Amino acid sequence: MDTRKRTILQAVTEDYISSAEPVGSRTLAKKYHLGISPATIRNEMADLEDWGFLEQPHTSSGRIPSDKGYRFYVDELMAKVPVGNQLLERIRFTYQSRIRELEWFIHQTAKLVSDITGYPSIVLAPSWGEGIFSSLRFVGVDENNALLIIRTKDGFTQNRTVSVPRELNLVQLNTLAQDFSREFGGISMRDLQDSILDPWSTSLFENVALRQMVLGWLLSDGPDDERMTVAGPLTILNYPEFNDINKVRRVLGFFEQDKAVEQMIQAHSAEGVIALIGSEMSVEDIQDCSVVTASYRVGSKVVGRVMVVGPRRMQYGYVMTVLEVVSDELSQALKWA
Amino acid sequence: MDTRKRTILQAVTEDYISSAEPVGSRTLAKKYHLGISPATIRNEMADLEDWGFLEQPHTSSGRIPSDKGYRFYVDELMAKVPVGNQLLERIRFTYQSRIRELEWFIHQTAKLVSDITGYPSIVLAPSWGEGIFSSLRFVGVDENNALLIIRTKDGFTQNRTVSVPRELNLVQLNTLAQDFSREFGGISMRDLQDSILDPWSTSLFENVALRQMVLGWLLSDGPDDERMTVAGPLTILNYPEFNDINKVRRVLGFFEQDKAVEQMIQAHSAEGVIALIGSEMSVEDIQDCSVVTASYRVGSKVVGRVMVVGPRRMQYGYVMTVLEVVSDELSQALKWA
DNA sequence: AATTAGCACTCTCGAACCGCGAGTGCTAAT
DNA sequence: ATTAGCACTCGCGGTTCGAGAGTGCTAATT
Repeated sequence: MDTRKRTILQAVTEDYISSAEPVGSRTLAKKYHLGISPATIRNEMADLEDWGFLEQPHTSSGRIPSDKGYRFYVDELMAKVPVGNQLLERIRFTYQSRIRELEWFIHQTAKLVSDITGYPSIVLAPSWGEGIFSSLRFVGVDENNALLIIRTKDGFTQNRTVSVPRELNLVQLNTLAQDFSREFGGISMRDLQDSILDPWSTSLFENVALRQMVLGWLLSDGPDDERMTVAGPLTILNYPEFNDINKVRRVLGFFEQDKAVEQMIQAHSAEGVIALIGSEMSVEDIQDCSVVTASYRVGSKVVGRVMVVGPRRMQYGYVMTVLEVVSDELSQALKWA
Repeated sequence: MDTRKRTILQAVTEDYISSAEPVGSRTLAKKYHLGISPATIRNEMADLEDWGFLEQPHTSSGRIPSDKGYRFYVDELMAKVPVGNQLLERIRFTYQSRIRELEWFIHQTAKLVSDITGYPSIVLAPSWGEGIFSSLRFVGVDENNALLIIRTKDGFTQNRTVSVPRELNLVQLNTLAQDFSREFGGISMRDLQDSILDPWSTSLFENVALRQMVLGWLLSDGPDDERMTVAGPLTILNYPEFNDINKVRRVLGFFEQDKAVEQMIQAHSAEGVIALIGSEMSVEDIQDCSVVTASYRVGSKVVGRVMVVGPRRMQYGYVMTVLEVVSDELSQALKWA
């Protein structure tokens, strides 16, 4: 692929990204003063189409990039747009908060990203199930209820209000909790259920009813509920390719299916910022979309991802640098854990 | 309005509700064997139109009910559909949970209602700001963070993780919390800020920095955040009147604007189950919709509402009885508070 | 040999047109 | 008071048509 073809492919891609209209040879020659005539451009474009980088929506319309074209653009042609100072300020400011709750960070990040990119954004929180159980603790709230505080090795906590039978007093409960923490500390939350149920594992629960109760408390609500936040889903409606009600249904439906999102993201879990273009994704509901995702860390461990979903003609350069910065800042902010 | 007109209005309304197509005189005579000819029906319908109960989308199409027509239908004609035993079982079962968290109930209720009605549903939780402050308490989590437990008179709690400067130890903090609870107990959460800031109110906070910090903890996150849950927003796409992308945008946009929803609901806050039809609502974004809402209680006090949003041709009878049952059961389940 | 001008051709899109069918309102008969 | 009959209206789907944008090919030009 020679320089001229690269230039043309780049021009077509960028023009289509900003206009959403198929690009013709004349427009290209005029707008991007390439120093060659429309006829030459036509020939080059015909080649690019033969090679699979461009497509024609129908005979004798302009060209648009194929998925392969976008891929080449992202990998080789695209100029990364640096994040401006003002924006950088804003991002940093967002994380200057007194609140130290994971959920808060997740929500804020999703909102922030959707807001500054103009696309829907999803943030995946660390999987609770993969966390390593560390300790357990009860705090009395009133005669019937107690607050159960579960803690993982990473320093994350979950609080749950549970109703406690009157015949159990708090001191007993917390003694139990200490034994429990000693016994099961180091096991992942996901495996906790099996360990508790295994009759050989421990004599802690001679009282079967009690075992049931604790198990109920620990697993209630499903461990991976609330793992995901979507912000700005409706921004997708601003893009003309989603004027079709059925496409809208598919994409917005995807946002509601936590499992689908998780599955999609697990299939592409490389560290850092990556772009996924249309058919490169396995999930059918979003084949009209592209996705840019970035991993973030707690300590040195990758625990979650920030992602942006947009039309295939996404502003890749801008979105990718934004996500790079945001995921870095988020990782910084989560160092406390 | 004589019996025959009532019968006709009812038939038109019910036919339109189930078919979404304007109803003509011939169809009406055939389907509902009223014992009168299409011509007579036409005359009656012309009257009903003159009086404002029916409308014609365009000259010489069938009739559809106007807002006034729906109103009359709901108030006078509609047969309330009793909730079947199976459904009742399901509703009751939903609330048989060990989990005692308000938020959980709110979410479950929204999901449940949307699921059994097939329309989007919104649940408004009790306003935190209107709750009466009762007590405050700190529980240490690690060296840098503490869990702040705020409690209202109604028995609701909010937990927040806050970062505590190392120089404050927990014992000090909890002494402070006790003084604080004694001093400000009985004041609504909304007024708490002013009371703390009023320099005459108390000598508790001679340390200005500390006052700032506590204030920040108490008010962080905005007290009325997370007050609202939407379930099944996309079910609205199943109704043909929302084939238009702009209508979809307006309605789904409404769901995202917590303030708009709250404002709308505060304008119609009567106790019990009520229906609001199209133009009866002040909010412009949902004038293509109808809303059925029901209040629920904690103790004897109305604290929140369950609502269903659908097309104007909603299944009023069914939805209203469902909401009646659900809001009752929810109130029952919240008796613990 | 590469580039370009010229030209015939293709295809979409919007506007105009048309006939069908569903439904009405009015009049006259029952 | 009701109904049969009939002329009339209007939306909808299909067709036609011309304009416009863009192409591919060929022949001329550099």
